[in-house]
Parts: sequence; structure tokens; C-alpha cells
Amino acid sequence: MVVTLKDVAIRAGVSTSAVSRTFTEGASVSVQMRHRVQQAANDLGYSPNFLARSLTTRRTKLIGLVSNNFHNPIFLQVFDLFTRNLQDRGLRPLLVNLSDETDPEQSVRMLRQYSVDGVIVASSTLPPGFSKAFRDKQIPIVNTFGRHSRTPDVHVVGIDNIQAGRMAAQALAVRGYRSVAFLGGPEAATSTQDRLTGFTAELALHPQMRASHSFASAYSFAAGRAEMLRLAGGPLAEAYFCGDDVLSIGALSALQDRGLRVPADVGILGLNDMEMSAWQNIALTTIAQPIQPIIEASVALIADLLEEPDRPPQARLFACHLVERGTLRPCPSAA
Amino acid sequence: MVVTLKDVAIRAGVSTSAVSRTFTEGASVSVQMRHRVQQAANDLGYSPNFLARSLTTRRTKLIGLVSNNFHNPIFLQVFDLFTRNLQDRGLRPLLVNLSDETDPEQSVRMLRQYSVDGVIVASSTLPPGFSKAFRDKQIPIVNTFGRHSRTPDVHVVGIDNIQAGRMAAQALAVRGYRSVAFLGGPEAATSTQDRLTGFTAELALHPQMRASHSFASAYSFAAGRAEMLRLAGGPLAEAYFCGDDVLSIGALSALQDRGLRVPADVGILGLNDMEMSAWQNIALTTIAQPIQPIIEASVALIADLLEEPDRPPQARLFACHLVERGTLRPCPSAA
DNA sequence: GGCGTTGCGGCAACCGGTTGCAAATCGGGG
DNA sequence: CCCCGATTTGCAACCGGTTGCCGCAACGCC
Repeated sequence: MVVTLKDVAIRAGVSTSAVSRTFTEGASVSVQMRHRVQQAANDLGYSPNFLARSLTTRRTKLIGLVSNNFHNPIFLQVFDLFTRNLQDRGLRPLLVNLSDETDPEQSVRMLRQYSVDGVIVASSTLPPGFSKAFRDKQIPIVNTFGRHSRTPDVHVVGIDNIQAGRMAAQALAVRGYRSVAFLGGPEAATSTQDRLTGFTAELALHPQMRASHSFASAYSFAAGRAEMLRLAGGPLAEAYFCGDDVLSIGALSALQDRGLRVPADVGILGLNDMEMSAWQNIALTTIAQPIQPIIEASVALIADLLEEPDRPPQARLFACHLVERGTLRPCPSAA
Repeated sequence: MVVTLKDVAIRAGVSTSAVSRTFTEGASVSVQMRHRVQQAANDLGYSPNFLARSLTTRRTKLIGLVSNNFHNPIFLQVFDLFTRNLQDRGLRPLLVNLSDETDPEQSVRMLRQYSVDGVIVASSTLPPGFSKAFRDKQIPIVNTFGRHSRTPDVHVVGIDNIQAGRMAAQALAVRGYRSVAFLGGPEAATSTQDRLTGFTAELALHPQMRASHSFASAYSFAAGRAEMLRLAGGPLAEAYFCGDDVLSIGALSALQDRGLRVPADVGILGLNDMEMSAWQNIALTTIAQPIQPIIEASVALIADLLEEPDRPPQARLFACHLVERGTLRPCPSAA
């Protein structure tokens, strides 16, 4: 049914080694032999079985791509970029949905059973023990969008969330807002904590500003909207730095419901710059994560780790920048 | 380094067959033996290598998940549902990004090289010849969101786009719109063609209605916006049935720019009911595809095909329903 | 012509499992 | 106690490849 190495060998009248070698980069075969084998292989429509090959080479070129957030629209771009970049290097993403119900342990075992060459976790909330399980088995792992740390226990690629928090505070300060607030994502997420830390630290340098904070239950539209509706029951701040774009848009919708105008009555600042934030009927002012460079770096890193697995864990961080649209009042210095 | 079957066999003092059998469903092993082996396996932290196993069983439990649209936000839900449903059945999605640049032929070969048990193509624009390549190799394939046909050459799960087009026309007719238009996706997409066909056919039953149509260059916000901006250069219809939600939102943004109010000045009807359409600051009236049932059925179908590959190709279609929100004027009968 | 290199190709073992078959074991009935 | 059938276990071949090692032939050189 399916054409194997042996079939090709028989048809070409050579040994199986010869066939194997013509399909192996840099193996010692003469041009004539290679030609003859390729002829036979073409006739039969042969192509080598990667899985059988992996048994001896110990390389599957499979990369586990793990995410636990399939609701934030930003992840569509993320998947697009990951798959393209991996494919360009001849690597194949084995997608794992690590939603709340699924047991991390089990995913770890599963990925090992498929002999993945490496794992990319695209999440700002890596389950504890997850990375360790892979390190113990010498499987390269990269945590994209992970937590910044000077001494990470796993390779991290992403942004410095503390710095992003500071940038948000500065953006609000320079626009003359006096009372501001942080509307964060889930309190337990490290990204939320870090952004708040940076935000608060920077505001401490501006004693004239009053700050407060609260948390949404998830990085989602519904959660952002619910939290802003709750806040609108009392006195509002002049501007809100939301933990994420999708939260921001939820908040915008709540404000709109309450008859408040943005940015005239309340300012909103997001973080991520997902595609929808640029939609003209949303026009969210936001702090952009450079997603493309982050993902390119992640894939480059995992590819390097396949060659050199013992490189010590390191955090590779990219700078954010503010994208000015229509949800904060203009910067006086620009005016 | 890595624990193998043989290691377990030695530690338990039994043959490798015995070990293999304790890890095989329904194999003939005594309870004592199973116990003894499991003990040894636990001590060593052994779990079987799926890829090596697949060599003899000819089952990898890998399913190729192919998409060529990573820009339509609806696909985030699609991926979420696919991965969960596949995982629940012990199947693993090997993700393939079949973007414009990538050669379909190559993807086919790649998937064969990884010995996928089956392939799901989540696309309304399956590249020609794609399905044939798999059928020739006896690899089960399901085309989710594929084209309806009474005699499909591949299993299709999705909606009847012609019917959906009719439903759109009815929805506009019953709301008393007299001049309507179809703002479709790319003209070459079968989904676009079918929706237009149904739309036109239904309107033929309403001689008092005037209809026209045009196409956006892609199923994207930018394309929808650009096309509506172009249309707004001339006289507009009273209502537009857009090929897709993301097009609709682009169109909404264009109308807003032109100072037109929806639904007071122009009506917009989408198709898909993606998450963002329900966002209160968008509130798109749209025809909902029952995505969850479609994907559940797709996964169930591919699972069945693994057992019974020769089942003749069939189209499994689900009914759509209208979701009333804020972009069409109310239905007089409801008033 | 003899000899040392060099390059190429085949043999056979191996990667980590599964499985048909036959041998070993066990229990029960006569 | 023996025989028979059912159950359990081990042997060895096999899945589809790769690769270390050795032999062979061709080549260049003296």
C-alpha cells in the first residue's frame, strides 16, 4: 500500500542503506547512485517516514505549541506567526489546548510520548511545575509572553511587564490626568501583578496623581465590561489603564452604556495592540507589544536550543511603544 | 536517559512482550503480571513511545488540522473547539498554516510523512486537488466549512451557504427593505458564490425588491471597510447583507466615518456570529453558524472514519439562525 | 606492477515498540 | 494421577528507517 524504503531499494536494485543515504543530508553517496535512487523513488512516489526516522535520529521536528488562552483575539495573530515561523524552519507545531480543565501533568506526558523536540508555551501564566517537568527530561522549552526575571528558570521571550506598567503611568501623567486607575486582568496572573507594580512605582514619582486599582476576573471582553460597570456605580477615575486590549474594549462598551464619552469623560489605555484595536470604530489607544519580533525570537530560540540544549535560561525582552488612537485625550506637548 | 520498554522488562524480570501487553488495551495478561509491570514502570517513570508504537499499529492518533485563514477572528473559537474535541478523544492536532504562499502539495506530503491518521481542513476554500491527494493515499479527510453539494468528493461539515443566503434575503424582506445588496467576500470563494446564489434566488420571489452586489477582496475588516467606502461614493442600498461578520464590521466602520447611522440610515446583516459581534459596542445583527455543533460533528466524523475509512463522502449540514441585535431595523411582525 | 589512499556501497545491528505463534503453566474432570 | 483445554508468557520476526564498520574497486604514485 504505502511505499517504503525497501520497495525503492528493490526497484533501484541497491541496498536499503543506499536509499536511506540519498535521502540524508551530507551522506556519502555517488551522483550516479543518488540519481538512480531518486529515479526509482519518483516512479514509486516515495517519501521517507519521519516517525520511523526519528526512532534512530532522535529528532521528530515536532514542537509542542501550548496555550491556555483561546479567547483573547490576540492569539489568532500569535498562532499565525508561530505556525509560519515554525514551518519556515521545517518544524511542525503540535497544538495543545491547556484550558482550565486539562491537567498539565497529562499534557507533559503526552508531549513526551510524541517525542517533541521542544516546547513553546505561549502564555503569561505558565502552570507551576510545567517547565520543570520538561527540564528534567532535557526537553527544550521556551515561555513566550512569560514573566520577566533576572534569573528565570526557563527561557522567556516577551516584554517587561513592569516597564510596560511604568510606560502606561507616564502616558497618563504626560496627558495631565490626575486621578487614574488600573483595571487589571486576573489578580493571580503574573502579567497583571507586574503591570500593576510598574504602574504604581511610576505613579509614586508623580505625587500629584491619585491612583487606585481593581481586577477583572479574566482577560476577556465580558470581564472587562462587568468590572467597569461595577466601577461606574461609584465615582470614576479620569483615566483607566486596562490590563489588556480586550478588557479595554469591554470597559469601553460599559462606559458607552452609561452614556459616558471617551476620551471626553473618561480615558482608556489598553495593552497589546491587537488587530481589532486598530478598527476605526474602536480606535483604542494602547501600548503595543511587538508581537512579531517576539514570536520570531521565540522560534529562533527554540531552534537554537535544539542544537545546544544546555544554554542557561535567559529572558529576552522587547520594548513596547505607545500607539496613539482615540481613547486618551491628546498629549499637551504634541499640541 | 529515556526509559524504554526494555528497561521496564529487566527491572520487572519479565519479557518485553509482557510489558508491551500491560500497556495495550485488551491484551492477554494476568493480573499479577500487570501489577508487577506497572510497579516497575512507575518506579522508572516509564510511558510508552507513541511514535515507535505507531510503526506497527499504524495509528499515530495525529490529525492534521489545516487552515488557510488566520485572520478571521472566528477561527480562534474554531481552534479552541477543535483542539478540545480532539483532545477529548485522545487525538492530537498537527497544525498546518496553509497561507497563500505555502504550496498545498508540500503540505500534503508533509502530513503523509508524519503518518497522520486523518486530516481536517477548516476552510471554505479548499485548494483544488487537496482532497484528492489524501483520498488517493486512503487518508480520511473532512472539510469543515466546506461547500455543500449533493455528491461531494470529500466529507463536508458545515452550513448550506445557499440556504443561508436565502435566509438573509428573507430577513431583509420581512423588515420591509426595498433596495438591498450583497457585499460578498472574495469572488472566487465558493462560500461567497453560494451565499450570493441563495440571496439572489430568494429575492427573485420578491419582485418589489431591488438588488445589487459587489465583492470585497478578502474576508477581513480592511476589505469590508474599503468596499463600503467605495460604495458610499454613490447611492447606497437600504440594507447590506455582508458575506461575513468581519466584513460587516468593516462596513459598519465605513458608514460611521461617512456620518451614516446604523440601522436608521443603512442596515447591515452579517454572517457567522463570532464572539465580537456580540460585543455591545458592535451589536451586529447576524446569521449565526452553529459552530460548536459543526466542529463536534467534524471531530466525531473523523473519529468514525478512522474505524471505517471507506464510508462514501457525504455532506452534513447544520441549520443557521438569525441573531437579532442592533444593525437592522426591527421586524414589523415582532412589533 | 605493487601499494597506500580514498570514496562508495552493503551487511547487520539497532531505534522502541507490537504481535503471531508455540511453549509453558494451570485448573479441573475423569 | 493423567489428560485436555484454556490461559498466560516468551521467542523472534517485524514495523520503516539509520548508521558503524568493513570490504571492494578505482585511482594515483613510485
